[in-house]
Amino acid sequence: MNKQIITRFPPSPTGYLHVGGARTALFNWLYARHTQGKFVLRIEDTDVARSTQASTDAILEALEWLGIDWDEGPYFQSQRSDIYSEYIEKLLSTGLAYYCTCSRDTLDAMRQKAMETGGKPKYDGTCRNKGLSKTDDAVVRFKAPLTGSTIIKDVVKGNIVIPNAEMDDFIIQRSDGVSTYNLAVVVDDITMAINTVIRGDDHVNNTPKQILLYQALNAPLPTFGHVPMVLGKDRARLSKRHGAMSVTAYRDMGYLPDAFLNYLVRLGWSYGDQEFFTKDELIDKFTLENIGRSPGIFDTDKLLALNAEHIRKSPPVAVARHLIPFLKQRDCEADANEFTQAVILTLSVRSKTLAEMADGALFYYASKITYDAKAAKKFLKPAIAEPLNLLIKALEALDVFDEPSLENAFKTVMETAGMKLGKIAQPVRVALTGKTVSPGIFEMIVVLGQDTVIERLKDAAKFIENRQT
RNA sequence: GGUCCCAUCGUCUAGCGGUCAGGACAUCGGCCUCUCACGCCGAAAACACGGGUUCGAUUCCCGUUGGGAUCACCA
Repeated sequence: MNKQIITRFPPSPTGYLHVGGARTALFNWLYARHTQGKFVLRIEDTDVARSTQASTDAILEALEWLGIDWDEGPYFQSQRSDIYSEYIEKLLSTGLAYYCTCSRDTLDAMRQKAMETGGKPKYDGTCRNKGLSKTDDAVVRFKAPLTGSTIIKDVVKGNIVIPNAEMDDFIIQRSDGVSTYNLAVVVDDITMAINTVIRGDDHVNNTPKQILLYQALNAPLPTFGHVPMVLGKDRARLSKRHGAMSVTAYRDMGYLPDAFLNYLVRLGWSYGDQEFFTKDELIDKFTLENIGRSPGIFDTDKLLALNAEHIRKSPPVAVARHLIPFLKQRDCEADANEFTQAVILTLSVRSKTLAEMADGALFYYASKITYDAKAAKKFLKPAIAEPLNLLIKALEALDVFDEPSLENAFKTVMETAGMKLGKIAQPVRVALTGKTVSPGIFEMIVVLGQDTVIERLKDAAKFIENRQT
């Protein structure tokens, strides 16, 4: 009988949720959902000095936007110190850990010297066998094996062998009594029954330390999977100078969460040739076996293209929900009603972001159209006045206001005026939207409705008249 | 510097000994067309290098080179 998969995402609240973190969160979440397991959220705030509530809030907000939900937590490491102490005590009593009273200065000097002589900057084990007892400024160190090697059975990278000589007696409890990262993580993962640990490549080097801790604590090892880093355009680790790092920045730029997720997962994971995935498809198809081993470069062009595709393929209701804030931001009060959905339908094929879509949607909601100066000059000319009046009459006469009847009306006007559609469409477009670029003329007219269209056409006619005199 | 990881078009990737090395984004042509898009058709574009193993290597092994990560009382 198979055990239920339990994964986790343990951000440290020292900043917003960034792209790389979002990806490991996503991998863990997808794997848990795919296997109908559990996904645990844990806030690693043992670094009291750098952890903030604001960061925690920002991270939760970002996860919520992405639609990554958790089954347990959030747990806070800062509230679990008793548990850590208990385990440290256990290690101390079995002789697998010891107190160390070496000062920071002597440690620094030691490292300095080691670097200069080309040696490894490791702790030299001064206090290892002194049998010291607790003092005010003592730290607790783990007694690591001096020889042999530790093997990480990594599901994405295969077996990784690290010589134990590479590791020193690392600190598991600071002099202020707070336990360090490696200890806290292991104790948490043991006590939370985490059996699958998927995390960034940058953790490979302390995984053997954690394995040693698991062994010392007599606990079963979880499955490890280290996913490669996300790099910037210059192949350096993604950082602020590569542009936006924060997940919510992408929300604010008008990306759909599902598009962002889709992009993120494809950066380091593949399913044959498939590029486009809905969230449900991802849950259905995500497995650890298909995670790639090489680091990937974050490519905003591809993200943008994928966003456009998601906008195109998502049902208008879903898009509406995310679009509304962008309209509000532009002083346009709109609801996710049928009208807005119809608006979205005309815009989705030509919008790469929600911001772009909002810009393009404003004319639908405007009470009065202001013409782009160049557009008006070029298209709202006296020569078009007559055809425009003919069109107004034709549209007023319509009982049914749908695309076929509109096309008929236009056709009649075109024949009477002896003009091609191209000649009349642009002036009408400017009259209705104020711009030269917009959705298709007929679909747009239908959405706008008979009254509004006629009103705007009459306004345009007036505009032309005034211009003549 | 030590240790560890990685290496297919510019980018994300498929490939799991025999393929005209496939797809997507971006780029460049063309078609469609009421603008802009979408869509469609086409072009250009890659196995880092050197040794092995093998009848045969993009694929397996070793080395070189290049890139990345990490070496804290940070996580």
